Amino acid sequence: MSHEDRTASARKRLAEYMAREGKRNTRQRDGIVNVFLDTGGHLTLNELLALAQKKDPGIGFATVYRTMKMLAEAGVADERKFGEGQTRYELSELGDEHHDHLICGRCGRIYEFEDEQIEQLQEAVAARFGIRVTHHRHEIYGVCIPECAPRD
Amino acid sequence: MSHEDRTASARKRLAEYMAREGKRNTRQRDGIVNVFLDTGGHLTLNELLALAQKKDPGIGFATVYRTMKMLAEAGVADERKFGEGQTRYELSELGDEHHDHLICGRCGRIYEFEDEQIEQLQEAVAARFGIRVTHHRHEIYGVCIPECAPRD
DNA sequence: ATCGTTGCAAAGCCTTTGCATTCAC
DNA sequence: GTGAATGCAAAGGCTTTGCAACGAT
Repeated sequence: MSHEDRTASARKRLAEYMAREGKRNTRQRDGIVNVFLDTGGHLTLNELLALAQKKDPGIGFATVYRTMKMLAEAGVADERKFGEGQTRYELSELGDEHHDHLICGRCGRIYEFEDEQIEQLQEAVAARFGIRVTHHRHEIYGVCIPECAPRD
Repeated sequence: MSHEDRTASARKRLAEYMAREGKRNTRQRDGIVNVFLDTGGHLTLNELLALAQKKDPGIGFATVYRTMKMLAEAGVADERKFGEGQTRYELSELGDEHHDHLICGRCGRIYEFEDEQIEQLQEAVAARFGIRVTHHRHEIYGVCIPECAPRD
């Protein structure tokens, strides 16, 4: 599924949610949603704020905060914590899509991966413990060899 | 490796570290270390504080904080963040040991698992992306079937 | 006109640190 | 006695919220 398809789908879902909940369209929300959908991934609130302010300097932190909470509530954004203490937001997974992350500790780049075999093995592990899986988090930390560790 | 072996090994490593670094033995440290080694796992600073204060009411939060930082520095404790905003401490993995976690969202129990196949698949994923792995985090969230979801 | 939204500033939480006092060696 | 350790309270980060002013419908 292309990025355009995903954002179109996200916009649709968001519009439905907002209509259903009586949420209003505002200049600030539009700006924040556009920034989020354009970049689409792994940004912190402050990063989103900085980008949104480039186009609309009047936007405040609390609005970004509340807008992203609304997107999460609408099922359009997912909150992720990678263990640096800040929450990052990424485009929500749709339907049965799912991915996990590879993170370069040197440059901070975040890559996404999917691995069906790992997913299945996880289920098997949980079954051994008698646990019904709701969700999981799998992050692989390392160093980008070509960019960040060319001569290590 | 039994829990007794692991704590004995941890005490030895800690003693060496403290001797090397000129750290002093105090009543408070002893109490905190004992609490940590006895329970051995996944406690927050406030939980450790509460347990330590049962035996020694004079202990303060900052001492627990600094003691656990020292244990981490000594390689005896690992800091883990499970995404609820608090840091938890567990007995450090020794040598090539490694485990990940299953977490019950209902009762909060934390189980440990090891799966060599998953480890290998992770390496393969990272190799596809050209990343040299330093460490990873793999948490499976769910519900304990026997205890927490007997009739769901 | 109504009620949701915004922006600021204040409050919460958890973590970290400065400092005077206390204690291990 | 000297320098490390303690405990308190204050300061830092990030997140969350109260509230008066504003704006969408």
